[in-house]
Amino acid sequence: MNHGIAIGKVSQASGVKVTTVRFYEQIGLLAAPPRTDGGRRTYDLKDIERLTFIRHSRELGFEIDQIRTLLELQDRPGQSCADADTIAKARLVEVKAKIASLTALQAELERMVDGCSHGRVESCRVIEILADHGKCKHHLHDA
Amino acid sequence: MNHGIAIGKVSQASGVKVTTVRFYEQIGLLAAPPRTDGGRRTYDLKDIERLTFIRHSRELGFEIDQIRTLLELQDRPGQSCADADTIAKARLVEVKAKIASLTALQAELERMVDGCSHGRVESCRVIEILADHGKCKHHLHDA
DNA sequence: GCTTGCTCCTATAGTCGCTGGAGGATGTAC
DNA sequence: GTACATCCTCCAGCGACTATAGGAGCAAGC
Repeated sequence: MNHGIAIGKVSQASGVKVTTVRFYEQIGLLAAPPRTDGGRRTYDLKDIERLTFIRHSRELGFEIDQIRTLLELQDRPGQSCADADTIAKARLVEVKAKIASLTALQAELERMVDGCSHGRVESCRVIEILADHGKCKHHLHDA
Repeated sequence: MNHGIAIGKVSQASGVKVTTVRFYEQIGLLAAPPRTDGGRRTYDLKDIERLTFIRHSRELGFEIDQIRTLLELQDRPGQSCADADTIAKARLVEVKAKIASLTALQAELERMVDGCSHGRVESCRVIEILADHGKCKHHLHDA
């Protein structure tokens, strides 16, 4: 019996799926852990922390490469946190833009749905708006 | 000289990239057009309309399969538009949920960025919040 | 007619961040 | 000892494109 946390426990504790933990190891986001005699991965508490960090970052919409940078920063606490700040700020700008875009989108979808008189397709506002971009007031970016 | 619109022109007119037009043909979203003697695709105005419809639908965040349904509906104008209405309503629900999620995200990112004193990583609010989910007030879903 | 240079063709592989399945080995509880 | 959960590797697939290689077509200028 080896003393180390099995991948399933780590998965449960961190909220990252087992397959995803292995995937993170594969892409070098998480160091390859030691193995049992039988070849099973054994983790420790640090790994759970790291995976929690990754999961939370992913939930905040950071890309893997950005998380890589953030993790490197975390490993070197004496360094300036300017990079972390820059990454977070850039993400904030993205999020604001996306909210604006989705709000415009919401308005257009509401217009479509409200205008639909539940009749035939030939007079359907939904189809009509999709077909004719001229009827669209808002300029939408990637939604 | 054949009379038909070249893929480049269709792309320009519809706002769909040339490679994407070919991709749509490949997945059966757009019918394969006739060709010139030299083997080049020749389109007509209907195709531009269809591609514009597709592009606009994609901008509104509809999935390819949903667009397939919407296009089929458009082709049979006598039919009830209930399906189109259902698809649009479902998308509206998704968009509203996403806006809510992103707004929570925005708040958390602002908290991170505002709290960062631009010092060392060891006292960086950004890193700290990412590391410790307990400091996160909001429960975030997919952002 | 010939060359320049743009547009177009096919086919295939890559992007991102996972997710799922096959087929088998290991560990544990009774 | 045996049933069962968990783990292993490898590889394929998702959605919606995007990019690259290596050509062929075609219009305009000289």
